[in-house]
Amino acid sequence: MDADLNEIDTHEKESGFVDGYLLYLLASASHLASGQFHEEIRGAGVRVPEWRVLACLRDNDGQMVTQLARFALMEQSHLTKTIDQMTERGLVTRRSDEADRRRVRIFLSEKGRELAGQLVTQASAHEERLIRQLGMNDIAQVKGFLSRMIETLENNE
Amino acid sequence: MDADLNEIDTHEKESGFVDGYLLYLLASASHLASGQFHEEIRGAGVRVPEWRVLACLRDNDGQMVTQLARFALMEQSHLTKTIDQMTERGLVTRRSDEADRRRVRIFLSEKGRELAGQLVTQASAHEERLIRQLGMNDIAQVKGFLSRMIETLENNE
DNA sequence: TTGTTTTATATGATATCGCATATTATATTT
DNA sequence: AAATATAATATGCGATATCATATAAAACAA
Repeated sequence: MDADLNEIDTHEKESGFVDGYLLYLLASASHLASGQFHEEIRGAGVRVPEWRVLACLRDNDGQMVTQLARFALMEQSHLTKTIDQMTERGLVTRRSDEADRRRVRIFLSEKGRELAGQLVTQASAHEERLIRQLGMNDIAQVKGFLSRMIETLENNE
Repeated sequence: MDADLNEIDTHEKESGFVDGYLLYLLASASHLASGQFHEEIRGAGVRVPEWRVLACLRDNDGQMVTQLARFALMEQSHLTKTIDQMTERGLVTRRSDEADRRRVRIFLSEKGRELAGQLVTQASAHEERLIRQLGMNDIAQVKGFLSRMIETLENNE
């Protein structure tokens, strides 16, 4: 077991719970990998929630707030505030839905669309580097697993 | 493409960027899956960062702050404050390292260890349910991928 | 030793986040 | 139609998270 207790401290690995725990592995992998890219976008003056909003809108413009919040992995009230800031910066615009005026739909401005495009390009490049760095060839398989997982969890709750 | 424009809105899927983007898949899967369990622990009056600290200490008691922060996926200054609260609640104790008195080592109290044990039991049960719900048999493979990914990212930066 | 640099943690100020609820609009019931 | 219920977004506030830096100890250099 405890190989070498003579060296003072730290880095045991042993039979921990967390390092075999699916949710921890997911959170940890996500945290570390995203961390890399998040530094990159901070460099472009964009915060994580903003990047998520931009990416989601680029895929699907004019989403309503609640829906967009789900996709961008944040709370509705927080998205509302993020949208306020992004509106001030001229990245998005609000437009209330004609058919149901409770709904507010969010659209990319020209400026926002350009920025989103740039960031997506950077993200793609980063993803490519990352996958190469990981030296993994079963990426498609993993992505498939994650997609199915997401789909299941979205529908079952 | 746009099957049926007669139905008012939403749920397009199409050729989005994000739903094939590794970092988004990871973040999303983590968010959704962890969300389930996080509700559970909130019910036990425990917050997410606290749960992480408890689990990490249970695996490896007496870690120093900086190290623990990395494992618990949070910032050092935030961990310091979390430790303050957990100390007040009698879940952990600080003890400064004899050999190097800059270092502060965090230990579970009896109460903390019990709580950690309970939560780990709950987490295991939840994980089992989750994996069954997902109907996945290649879990081991996915865990392997994630572990390798984490290891790579931890070492390469 | 003394001065300088590096490392580990804590602190204070600020921004973000999330909960509860207010507001406004639509649906439903009577 | 009026009353009630439900839905979508916004708002206020308290908690949390983060940044920059302070404090303190150790390592290193002179």
